Amino acid sequence: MKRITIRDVAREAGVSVTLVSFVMNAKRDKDGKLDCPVNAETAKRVLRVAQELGYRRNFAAASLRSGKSNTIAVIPNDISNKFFAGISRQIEDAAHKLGYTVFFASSEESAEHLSAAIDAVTAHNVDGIIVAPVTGGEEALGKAIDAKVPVVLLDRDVEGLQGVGKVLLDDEAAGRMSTDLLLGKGLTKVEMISYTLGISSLSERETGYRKSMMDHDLYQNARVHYTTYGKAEADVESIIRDAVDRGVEAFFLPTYSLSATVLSVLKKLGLRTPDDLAIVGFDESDIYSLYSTTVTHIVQPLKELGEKCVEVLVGMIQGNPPEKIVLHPEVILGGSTEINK
Amino acid sequence: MKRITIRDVAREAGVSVTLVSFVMNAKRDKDGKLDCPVNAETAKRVLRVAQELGYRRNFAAASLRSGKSNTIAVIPNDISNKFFAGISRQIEDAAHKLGYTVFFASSEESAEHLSAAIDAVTAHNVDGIIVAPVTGGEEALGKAIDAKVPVVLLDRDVEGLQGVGKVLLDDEAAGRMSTDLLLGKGLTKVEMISYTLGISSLSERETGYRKSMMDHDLYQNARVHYTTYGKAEADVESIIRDAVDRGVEAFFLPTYSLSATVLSVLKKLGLRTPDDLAIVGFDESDIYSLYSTTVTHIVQPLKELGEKCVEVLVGMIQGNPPEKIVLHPEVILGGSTEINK
DNA sequence: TTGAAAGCGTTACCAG
DNA sequence: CTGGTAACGCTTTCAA
Repeated sequence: MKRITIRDVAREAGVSVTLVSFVMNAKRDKDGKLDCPVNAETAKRVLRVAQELGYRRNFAAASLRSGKSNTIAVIPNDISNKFFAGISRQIEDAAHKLGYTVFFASSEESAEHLSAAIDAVTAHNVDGIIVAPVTGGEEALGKAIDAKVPVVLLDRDVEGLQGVGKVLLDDEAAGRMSTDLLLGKGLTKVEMISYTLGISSLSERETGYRKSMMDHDLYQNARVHYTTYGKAEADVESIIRDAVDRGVEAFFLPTYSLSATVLSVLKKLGLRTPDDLAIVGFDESDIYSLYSTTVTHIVQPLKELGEKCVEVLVGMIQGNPPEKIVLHPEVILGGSTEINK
Repeated sequence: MKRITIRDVAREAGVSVTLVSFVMNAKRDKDGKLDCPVNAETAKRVLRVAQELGYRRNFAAASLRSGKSNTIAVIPNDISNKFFAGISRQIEDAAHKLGYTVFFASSEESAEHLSAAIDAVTAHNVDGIIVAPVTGGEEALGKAIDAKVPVVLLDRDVEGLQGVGKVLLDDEAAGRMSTDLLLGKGLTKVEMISYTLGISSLSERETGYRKSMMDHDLYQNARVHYTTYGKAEADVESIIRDAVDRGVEAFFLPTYSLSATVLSVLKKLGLRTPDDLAIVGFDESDIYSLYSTTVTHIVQPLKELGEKCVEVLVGMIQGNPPEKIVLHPEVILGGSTEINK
């Protein structure tokens, strides 16, 4: 059974290939085919024949000829991360509505992987790329930009990178909101644990934390502990032990993995939240509602984030200048900050 | 800056396009280029020129001409599901090693989405598809099979579907192991909650449960409660309330989402595990270690599952007959089954 | 409203 | 080992 081509349809319908091409590309608007300068009757016949023959368009050919593929690539730093799993779906939905197919590839938090992924997707002629950059990924991004493939940065900014769209969370506000909440409860000794990842989102969340402390005249109490992805479990344990000894009252945890690690350590040490330590976590997870005390956390507007990404990217594909969009976080209250002082 | 083609490289290197094509497709084996019947010197020069000019292959053209795309599609039923997030990465790793790029699309647990996803990926000339089928997705799968695109079923079997590869968990063993474990602790009133999804994996886990009960001469106590994805929270609550009244001692939960729902209900009702109800959950999650009592659960061998999928699929692409592979689950012990009776 | 014909960048085939 | 040349299936002028 050989593949049905546009030619077979044309022959069978008694028209030229041009007509078939027109019909197949026509967008249905309201009810009839608008886009296409084809007699309605003819169009209908072509459509019927195509259907009967089981015609399916060969994208490779279309892409080769037109230079467009109607495909966009999404490169999250880690596809098994809950935040990206959620946003991927939003992106997919939004992209489909605009007639784009989505390609996923993971950079697994490494510049090398990101580079390989970008090579792969540009070779496949994607029309645009949505990427959550990793530390040291500037060069890889540069390749895409040089190749004139529109790029939108998601979640993490790369300072000074020109010509790319950006869809980010107002990370400073997230840090500020979290800290304000804790300080508003009358606490004064609030600290933070973060990663040494060199990523804009983390440093801005830290800025928010610091500014809030400053605004409350508590900057002398401000303290940020750093760890790395691999050593978090051990580091966090000693940080918490020490903090409790020093009378620290609360921690702001600017990522999901840090939040999970802290909860795990609290459990291991037999500490309770908020009595021993109040907590504000980040991103969504089942654990926030299932932990012995529910956990207050900051959530990102996944749907909006995903929609905006696609919107900005498609805009760029159509020749608009890159946009920068900043969205606002929301706080979900839980028991871990229920304090009466 | 126009795109560099194979022709530009050929001209610049003073050779024919054929030679360039050979060199670009040659696979490095050990150290030199084996595959390719080209003078080593010439090959080196071509490679250098290609590099200098910044040549990147146009996959659309290659795919059009050769009918192959070196691309495989993965269609999980839900990409934001932890099991699939994990396995996606394994698949990607394994596929890259064999020179394939991976495409993701989500069917979101709906036959319609699956159908659309299959249309999209076959139109993009993927060489093969790995799919976790949804209920009612047989027709959509049929389309791929008719189009002669190799298909591997992951996680869920579709009975009677011919000509597809299968990589599955020994679900009956999973059900049996869980139940054996509980009965081995001296419990006799063990029940199960499942979905009415009509999916092979669930019904086999149920079979395992039933057989175990039977083997222990406790079949009169066997009871399976059914709910649906959307109504789970409410249903589970009344199931548990009733069960506790009836003196049920344990539940086997054959999916992650049911496990999470049960934990949430236990928390809400102020019940404790294993004192009030022993629990065996499914798949991996942070919540199993963070819940007030750690939870015993069944895990699937993600790495093996992913590797086998790719292996079977690539085999089929190369013309081998479809294989069926069944892998074994493992049980991770937690506090939720620590019973002394 | 329709059709003929010219490529898009590769690979495959056949000769040297 | 090397090189010409014809496809692959489609979109896109251009002309009718």
